Amino acid sequence: MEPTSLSGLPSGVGEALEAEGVADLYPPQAEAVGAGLLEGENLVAAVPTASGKTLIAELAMLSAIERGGTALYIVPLRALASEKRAEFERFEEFGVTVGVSTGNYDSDGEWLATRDVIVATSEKVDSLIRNGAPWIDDLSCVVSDEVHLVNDRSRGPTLEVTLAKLRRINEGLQTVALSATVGNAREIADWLDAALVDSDWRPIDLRIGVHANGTIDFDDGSRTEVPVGDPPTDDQTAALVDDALGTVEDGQGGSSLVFVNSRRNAESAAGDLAAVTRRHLEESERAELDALAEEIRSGSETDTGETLADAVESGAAFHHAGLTSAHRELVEDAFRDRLIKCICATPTLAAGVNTPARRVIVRDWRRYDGEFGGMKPLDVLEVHQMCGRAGRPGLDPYGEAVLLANSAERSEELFDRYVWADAEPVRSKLAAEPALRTHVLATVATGFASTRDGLFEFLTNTLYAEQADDDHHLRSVTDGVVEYLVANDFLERDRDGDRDAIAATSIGHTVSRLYLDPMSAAELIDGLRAASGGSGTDTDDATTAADRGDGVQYAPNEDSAEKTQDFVTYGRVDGNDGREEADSEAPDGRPELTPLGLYHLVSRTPDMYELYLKSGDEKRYTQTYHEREDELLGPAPSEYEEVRFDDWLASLKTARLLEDWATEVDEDRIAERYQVGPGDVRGKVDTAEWLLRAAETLGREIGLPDDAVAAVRDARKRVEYGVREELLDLAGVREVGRKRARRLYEAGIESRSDLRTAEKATVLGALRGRERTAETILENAGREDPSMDDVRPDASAAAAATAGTAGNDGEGGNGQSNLGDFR
DNA sequence: GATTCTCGGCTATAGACAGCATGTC
DNA sequence: CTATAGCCGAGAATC
Repeated sequence: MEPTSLSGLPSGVGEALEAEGVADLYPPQAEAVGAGLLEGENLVAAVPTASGKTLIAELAMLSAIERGGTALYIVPLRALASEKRAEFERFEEFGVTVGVSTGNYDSDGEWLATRDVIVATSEKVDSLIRNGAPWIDDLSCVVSDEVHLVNDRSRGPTLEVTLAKLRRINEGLQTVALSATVGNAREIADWLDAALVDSDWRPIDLRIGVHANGTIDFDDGSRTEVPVGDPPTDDQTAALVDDALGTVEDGQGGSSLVFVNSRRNAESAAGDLAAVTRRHLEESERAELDALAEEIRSGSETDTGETLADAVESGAAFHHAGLTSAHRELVEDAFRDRLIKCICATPTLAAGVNTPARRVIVRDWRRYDGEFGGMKPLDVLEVHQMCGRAGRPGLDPYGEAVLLANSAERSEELFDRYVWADAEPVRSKLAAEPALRTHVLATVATGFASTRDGLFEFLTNTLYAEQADDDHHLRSVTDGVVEYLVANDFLERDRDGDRDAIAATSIGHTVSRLYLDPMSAAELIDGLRAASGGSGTDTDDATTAADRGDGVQYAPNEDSAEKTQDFVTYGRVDGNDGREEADSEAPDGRPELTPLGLYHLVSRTPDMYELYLKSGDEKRYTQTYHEREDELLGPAPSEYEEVRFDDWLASLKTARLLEDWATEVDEDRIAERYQVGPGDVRGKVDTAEWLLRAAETLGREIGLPDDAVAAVRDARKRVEYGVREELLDLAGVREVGRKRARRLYEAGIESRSDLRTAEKATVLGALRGRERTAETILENAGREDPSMDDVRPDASAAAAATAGTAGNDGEGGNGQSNLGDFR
């Protein structure tokens, strides 16, 4: 089937596709068209990665637009949103406009309502529905990419519920779901009332094999000898990477992607493989790689950045979530440009943006899982996704994916477990409590249900209902969740005879719109109330606490993997305990609201990803806890309740990280002190900022005194800018961050108004003589005459600025570190 | 005597969405 | 917690 023969597309699109090289539709694409894709029919396409899924989506969206409609494309990751936007923008010449909406990025500030195609993450779509975005009920086509992720424990339910809501709001909505090949694609199609295209077809062949004893055995029966040699090719991975680079004759070498199971392994393997890739570099590449390494080093002066730069110089790299997003992008781009020959990655890369490789090596097939209690084999689906990254379109005749085995027996096991095996079926995880907590509240708050029965009726639109034999489990968990939400004043229930009405309270609406987990909101509200005991919300508080006292019990959850949530306190503990803090009360009788206290509060909500307690941390933070107990909000768990107390300490560790950031400790110091990557620091800071903003809104809503709300705002701003209190004003000026603010301050410029009146020489000196920067900053501060012409930097200001920022580690020096060298 | 090998003990363990209002060195 | 691999240092084996 030729693209030009398709009807229902904007004119010229068929020809344009042909010009791109789409001579014939791939078989699955043709099948999709046959199933009515261009006439608005629902479709589930379960096909391998890189076999033309995107074109299926594009055809559906373009035909919908041609009929005068608009389309929504749902992606699982923010990084994929921008990738898809770039792809779709090639249709702009046919008048198709594209917009992106994710948490950290909204398209051009233009109204999304005017766009023909909107790309968004599932959470963002959910949030847009909750906040009543005007265009959300005016869609004619929705595409859900990677729909098999409804299987994901934490984020799957959101996708599932969001699709159900979109389909309910939009009459006649065309639903197109793209999935990896899974065991039960039929079931997903039934759920979405869709035709099914289920195919293993690939445009580029993929051979999957296992390497053992110097030989790769492939699934098609072929064998390739890849002997393990002398250093640096003295282990399986190195030999395979070396082999891929050596055997491809296109002069560019075959790149490899190595999947490992931990960040540390990724980093150490990249270091080892650097010795291999180095041997295959050409002179010109070395120079480019040096430049790239330099760029990496300049981006973030951390250990991680340094290690990465070292590997990159030799043409290897690692990739994991501890990298800053800038570093990640540099690595991905250089790999696509074939400059970097080998990436060692954690599974971030398998699910992320498109990074095809000649050879994929799945080195580790087990990963530590705390809930499982040990090393758990990866899902078949996950391994298949990794393998699917093999084969670069237009470059490779076929892709190779190789699993590593250390013996013939292990090799056989891997063949059975992964090579011959079908992917697991996708199972809805909606009945898990944390998911229902959030979605029951949102469903009621957004008006999808106003009675208990209505709630269950809505839930029958989900995959869960499609899959469940009976809905008893879902009903009992839902009832428990409703009780929890009522006990925390997020929902109101009005039972009168046959009526069983449920409505969201005002605070419930707020929580839903803020996109908070209700449990986080409850934790925040309790913490804030504990710190402002005298406020007029006391009676309310007492009632709720009493309700809780009766014991809101949950039906035991059959899902054993719910474990992590089990020990989290449900709701609040008696509000009075929080006010019994002995010696920490402000003169008016309530505990002080310090930044640390607030950071700890947001860190212990389920919306904040936990930091591990490493060896020695337990001791360290128990001490910190005793020293600063007064600042923490609400009652601490007893030290004898080990699990909950450890959680409390882990939150305290996170809080200390945030406090360090807000007292201008350097990023690399923090990364080292808490043994996290620079990307993790940014992540924590971002999340804290978000939660503190939510806390501010909630605080106002529950009638917190103004000074308390102000304290929350200050703590939030200090995290946002990463500065001490005295720099808040300066850091609010555009182009002035934590570093520049401190330099200016040390040079005697302490506020925005100082910037307007200060000697220009002083400003310039503090900013290291950068005229353009200084001019921009003065302008942003509202100065009349920002020009720096003929101004000479003041040397003493420069000296003061440098003295104030040098070697800031938050504590005094590091005199200890040399003792070990003594011997 | 210096280098390599081996073994036992210790340690650490993947990922990343959202709000809101504009901008790092 | 139902585990395991990497790393490090100490002592043994080897040159």
